[in-house]
Amino acid sequence: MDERTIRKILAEPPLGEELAVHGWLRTIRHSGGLSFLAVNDGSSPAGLQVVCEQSLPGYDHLVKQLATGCALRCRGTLVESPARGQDVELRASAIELLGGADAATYPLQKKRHSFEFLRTIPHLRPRTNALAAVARIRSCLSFAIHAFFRERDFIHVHTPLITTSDCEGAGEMFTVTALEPEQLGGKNPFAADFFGRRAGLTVSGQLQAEIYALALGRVYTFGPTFRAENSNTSRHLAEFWMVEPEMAFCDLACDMAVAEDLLRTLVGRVLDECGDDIDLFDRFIDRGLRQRLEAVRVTPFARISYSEAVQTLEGSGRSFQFPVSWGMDLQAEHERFLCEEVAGGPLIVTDYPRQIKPFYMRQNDDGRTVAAMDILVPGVGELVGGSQREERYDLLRTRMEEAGLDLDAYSWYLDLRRYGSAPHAGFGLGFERLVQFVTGMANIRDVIPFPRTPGSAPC
RNA sequence: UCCUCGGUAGCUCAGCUGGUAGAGCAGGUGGCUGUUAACCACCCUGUCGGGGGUUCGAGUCCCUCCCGAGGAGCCA
Repeated sequence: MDERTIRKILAEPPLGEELAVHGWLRTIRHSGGLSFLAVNDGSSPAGLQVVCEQSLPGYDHLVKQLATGCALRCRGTLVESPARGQDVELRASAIELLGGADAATYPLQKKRHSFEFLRTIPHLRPRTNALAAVARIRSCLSFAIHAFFRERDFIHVHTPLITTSDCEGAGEMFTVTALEPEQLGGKNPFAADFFGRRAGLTVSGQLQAEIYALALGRVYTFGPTFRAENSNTSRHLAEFWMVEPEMAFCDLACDMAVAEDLLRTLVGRVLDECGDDIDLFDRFIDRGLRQRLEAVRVTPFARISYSEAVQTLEGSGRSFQFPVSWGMDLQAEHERFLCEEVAGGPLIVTDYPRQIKPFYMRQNDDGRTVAAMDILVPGVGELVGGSQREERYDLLRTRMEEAGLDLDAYSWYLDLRRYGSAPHAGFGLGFERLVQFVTGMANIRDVIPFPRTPGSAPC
């Protein structure tokens, strides 16, 4: 692994040097006795042009075998390119075919494919420009998230994937069981199960993150979450990744400030580190993407309370499919109008009616709203949902009773308010929605390597 | 889960009021000493999603099932 990646070679071209490059052939063009290979090794959207002359050892035999998709080792000298289209190219002295790809059956072609088709070949689609760029941006964002929190003294906590406590209002859980299907009948089959009670895959790490926030101050968790909801949209997955900071001694204003800082920092990081990939999305997927991201980087987010939002919608003169009134949840059309037409960019909506929000959100002094906030972004909708948590024992207990929760099962959660309770707040950021926002990709199934949706988990 | 629109060649699609399927790209063969979605010539490609029905005759009309997409709900 001592060879330089193509990304490194293109960034600082070692002109005149002998190089060895590994990669996959994207296209091959013959012109008389010359062959031009576009070789890509995954390190950058740009590939390296490798030029083969007829004098190359084994040229006639070799060129017949080379086709889109084959794996190659190319040796040669890096030279300035005499033709337009690239600055440098590799003048080949030896080409070694490591793994062939039969052109007649290989599903990927030089031309563009629909994302819908690519979803049918999840084992091959990362070899396309767009899916490879998504993978690089995911990786960049993932590292940037850890860097952001680390720089601010947050502790990364690994919350459990298997859990026995549901986070109320967060959708349906996948059951985790060691029982055989035929053992699942009867009144309480899980008493004989691995954990002695019903367990499931986590729908959120929030409640466990709160435990650690009330011990370590600032924590975050970043991992997969699972929802067994039968939702079939371009913004939902059954398995998705979520970033969930939880901060003690932090109120709603602090919560919003951290979330906004995080988003704008991440966008800046991607612009700095994945500029070539962003250009690819800007050109082929979402025109104007780069400009929008540059604006997000430097412009503070607009803010509006739920009550102001309802007034704005009522006074807009628009006719909505769902009429607006105080107390109802904002519909997708309302969020889109507020975010895309009123704010023209990311928008934070705060202080929702308490009856439409979960039990753990902190009640405001007006008695009818809670200290909640959602961040809406154009094209994606809700990217972040967060709140200040109810730290007052009596108020929390009352709300849990109202919600019909089993207080025994959540006694540990109440204990956090009985011993050393402190104001605290947190939020959840949908990682795939962030990748959608940053890449302009229309469908969430194309911003995660292996999308899990109702009826679909192919490999 | 509901609503809407789709499923025709390897891919992207066309196919009219029913008459027996065709373009581009990909692939193959040949040509071209600087190509860039290369180009030029020729050639090949089909259980029209599955099943049932109407009809002399169905890609086209009807029923049904499966799959996909968009939107809604729910949410991140």
